[in-house]
Amino acid sequence: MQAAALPLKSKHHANNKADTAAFLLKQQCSSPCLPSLKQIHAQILRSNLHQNNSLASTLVSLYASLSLSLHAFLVFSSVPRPSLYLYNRTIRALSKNPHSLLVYLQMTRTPIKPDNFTFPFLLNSCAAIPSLPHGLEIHGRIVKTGFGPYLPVANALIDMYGKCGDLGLSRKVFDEMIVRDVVSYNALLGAHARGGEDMASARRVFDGMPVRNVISWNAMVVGYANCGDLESARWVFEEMPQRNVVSWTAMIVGYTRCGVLDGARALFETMPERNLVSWTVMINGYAQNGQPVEALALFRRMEVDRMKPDAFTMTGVISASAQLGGTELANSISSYVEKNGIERNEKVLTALADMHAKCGNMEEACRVFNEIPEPDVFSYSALITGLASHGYGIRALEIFGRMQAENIEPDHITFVGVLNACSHMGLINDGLSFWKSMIEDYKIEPGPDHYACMVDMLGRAGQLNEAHGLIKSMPSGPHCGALGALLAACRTYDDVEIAESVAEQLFELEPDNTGNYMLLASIYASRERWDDAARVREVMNERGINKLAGCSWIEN
DNA sequence: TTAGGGTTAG
Repeated sequence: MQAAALPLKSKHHANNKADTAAFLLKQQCSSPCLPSLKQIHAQILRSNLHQNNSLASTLVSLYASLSLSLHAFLVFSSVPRPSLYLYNRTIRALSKNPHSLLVYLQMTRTPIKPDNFTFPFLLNSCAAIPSLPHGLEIHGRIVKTGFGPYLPVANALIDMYGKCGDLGLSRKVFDEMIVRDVVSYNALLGAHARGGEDMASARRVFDGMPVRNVISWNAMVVGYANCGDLESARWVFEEMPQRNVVSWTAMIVGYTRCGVLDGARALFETMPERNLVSWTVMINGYAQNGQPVEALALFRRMEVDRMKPDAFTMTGVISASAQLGGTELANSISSYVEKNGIERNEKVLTALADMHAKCGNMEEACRVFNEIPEPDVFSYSALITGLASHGYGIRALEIFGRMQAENIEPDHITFVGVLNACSHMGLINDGLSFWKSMIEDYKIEPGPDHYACMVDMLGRAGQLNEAHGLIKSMPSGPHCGALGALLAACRTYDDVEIAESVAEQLFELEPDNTGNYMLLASIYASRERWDDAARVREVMNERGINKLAGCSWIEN
């Protein structure tokens, strides 16, 4: 921190400003810290040294190490004639996203030729997108330039093909290598294990390895966890000679994906060291499994452990807050994101829009949504479902139209919002035509939520028989949501016959839901069938359900 | 003259 405050005339007898800046930057390398880095950067700009290739290269690396790839790119852009070294550092800084390919493209328009350091990072970009065509293109350049035999280049090729889903080419590169090391084997193993579909092949690679390291074992844990075979994953985890924080975290991810939160938590509490990823997977595991209270409790505990959340962590935290609802919580999480400089990437913004929408703050939801440069199906769906469920049906359908104009394909969640909008506005014909389009144009199999929307829509319009018919046609059998909507409609339109049949099914599916009993009783009561109404209450008493228990959630 | 490649967890 002190280094940046030093004047550029430093005490180590630097003979010019460039040397001093280089010295200060080198001090930063051991533990980069943004505020002092920015100060040094500012001094470099003031001394007009920003065109210096060597200084720019170090700056690029430092910004990259703080995950600030945009800053890194801006430094690169200010150098008029970048050296090969600067190109390579910049390509590396951007290797987690597609932009490094653009930097490479720019380089090919200069006399500078790529070297063996250029390609591995470019291949990382292809893998990160992932884009097989780009990968093949880069592979072609590698062959032409003769860097194919370099171990890191070949290893990166194996990895790239694996991540782009072409196991055949991944294997081919591996087979054609004359010399292989443990990284080559791990890359091939990762290619087979990552998906988890073909653990038999992964196992063959693993068994055939001349040397294994902790990464090889971790890849097996990941593979078994990804195919839902927790037992084998745990077996490998127990068998491995050494474990690191990645091994523990991968095992936790396996448990959370299978919904075994207790197992995940037990590992989390016993692991020897925790890093940001471990905290994040545990928090997101709770959030994704509908346990928002646990997620937020853990998030608060992070602060005590002085662990700073990042964008990944916050998407889980925001989604937990969305599940809990409540404007106050939503606002406090929202300002936390702002105050702590959490990167407002697409996932964070989508989660924020969804949270505000679920809390009914549509103004804020729309404001955040407009911040998203290229909204995808998830961002659109969050906004559409939010608008629809808070009575802004017209707006919801408008946004749906915009989404279609943008050629973004709707998914099953989008249609829940669209159908819900139609249902709330009583737009039966539109609802029916969206339903048809969903099934025929988009090949989306309607799920329980879609049926519930349609039943609700038909029920509100008094088409109780059609609604009842729709429920009977559900391939997965009747569902509480749809049945509940129909029962409510029976109350409105006073249809005892359908109500009785629907209620009977509902009592079986959710025997503890007081609302259903009360609804049926009130339908009887409206017909002055007091005896039947009393009978329903008796059933409630027999089953030990009382009105208060069913209503207690209101107080929370 | 000097700097930098690849594999495992969100």
